[in-house]
Amino acid sequence: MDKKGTKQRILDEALSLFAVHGYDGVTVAQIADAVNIKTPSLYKHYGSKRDIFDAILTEMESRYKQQAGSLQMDGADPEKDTGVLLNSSREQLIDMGTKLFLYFLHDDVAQKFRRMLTIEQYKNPTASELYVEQYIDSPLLYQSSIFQYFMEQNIMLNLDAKTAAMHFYAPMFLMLCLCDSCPEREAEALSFIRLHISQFSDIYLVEGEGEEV
Amino acid sequence: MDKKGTKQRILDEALSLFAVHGYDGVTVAQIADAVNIKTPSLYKHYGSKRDIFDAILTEMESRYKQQAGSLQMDGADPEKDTGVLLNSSREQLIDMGTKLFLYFLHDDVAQKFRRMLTIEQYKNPTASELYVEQYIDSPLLYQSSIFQYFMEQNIMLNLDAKTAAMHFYAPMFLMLCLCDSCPEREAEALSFIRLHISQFSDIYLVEGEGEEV
DNA sequence: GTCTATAAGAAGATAGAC
DNA sequence: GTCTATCTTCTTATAGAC
Repeated sequence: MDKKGTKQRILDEALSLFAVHGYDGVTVAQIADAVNIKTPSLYKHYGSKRDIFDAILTEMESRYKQQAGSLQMDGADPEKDTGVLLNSSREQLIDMGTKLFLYFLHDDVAQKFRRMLTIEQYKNPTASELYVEQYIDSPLLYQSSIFQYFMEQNIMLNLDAKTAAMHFYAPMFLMLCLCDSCPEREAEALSFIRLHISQFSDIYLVEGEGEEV
Repeated sequence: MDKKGTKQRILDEALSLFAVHGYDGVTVAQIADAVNIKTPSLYKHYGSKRDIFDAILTEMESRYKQQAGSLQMDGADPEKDTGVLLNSSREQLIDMGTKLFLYFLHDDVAQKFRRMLTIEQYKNPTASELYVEQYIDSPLLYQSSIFQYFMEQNIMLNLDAKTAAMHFYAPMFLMLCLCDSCPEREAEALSFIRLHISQFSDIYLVEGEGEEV
């Protein structure tokens, strides 16, 4: 049951606490409590409270880079990702967007980390960098590459791809902020997301697009 | 120079500090320092640290409700506001959006308050309510009403108004989050906003719209 | 209303036994 | 690696002089 190792459990529980109360709002004793050890024991695993925070940043950053290539955006190889969508239509765009949104929303660790970065960004330059990269720049770059490709393939109207990416992603970001603040409004947010992607498709997709290529 | 009154200056300086470090990251002594008084003097004006925080919430909430009717969205009387835009065209939509964005971004107190709410929202129900209302629900409702009206007047394509509102507002919100985290990227954000509104107009505005009504 | 002095408790961190 | 005990400093808040 506790086979995860105390050192990792400290990071997990600390993240859970930081994600709500922020770094300054959490005491070392609270973290230790959550792990079911006493405060001094915790110092056998990490040299200081700040070390725990830094370890979370480091762990989450490498986790992000790992998964960037899979489900997620990294702006590295958009054409590979678009391949999956090549024989796609409006329905699949809706599916892609919804899945992206739900991943962002429901991955427990990802959500906690996003909340923590949200809280810490203004006082911590590293948190700010990670926040902007992971939740703004990368998604826009990724979507932009996909849409650029769609436009070249005449699947989408030939407009500015980065702006289209913003039109596609920004509403998801907004609804994500809503859900992070009001989890009870998730159903409502999801329904807006579906409406959004549907209307986005109506607007941006070339009529009669099909299975070309 | 200090004719603002110590009581108000305490609120101002406290907000400046809370907006970066959060409630738990600021000490009463830091607030007192910023006001150039000693800690015990501060307690002659407010009974506790929490009282200062609550006073900020109360003050900003009433300030918000005041100005809601003027430049800003409140969802109360959209038709009155749209009146200003009635003889408007694409250029004026760009102007309206840019001004809205710049107001949000450059009002010093508004920005600090937004940052503070961003930090405090996950642990403080009141902060969460204010955050969601002021930066998500109200803007969407307001824009939605305007666009509903535009659609009825055949100025805009007859699509879902609330989704259109999301397409219009969400990119502003996203760029606002970017600027709050990275103020040095403001010029970039503003240029995206202009591109966004321009492309939004291309998409949503009925061609040859004019001065009807 | 502002100050000096100080109380009372919390918080980060260490010592050393087991 | 975990514990009890403890140290030191920080933090909120109060007492009381001016």
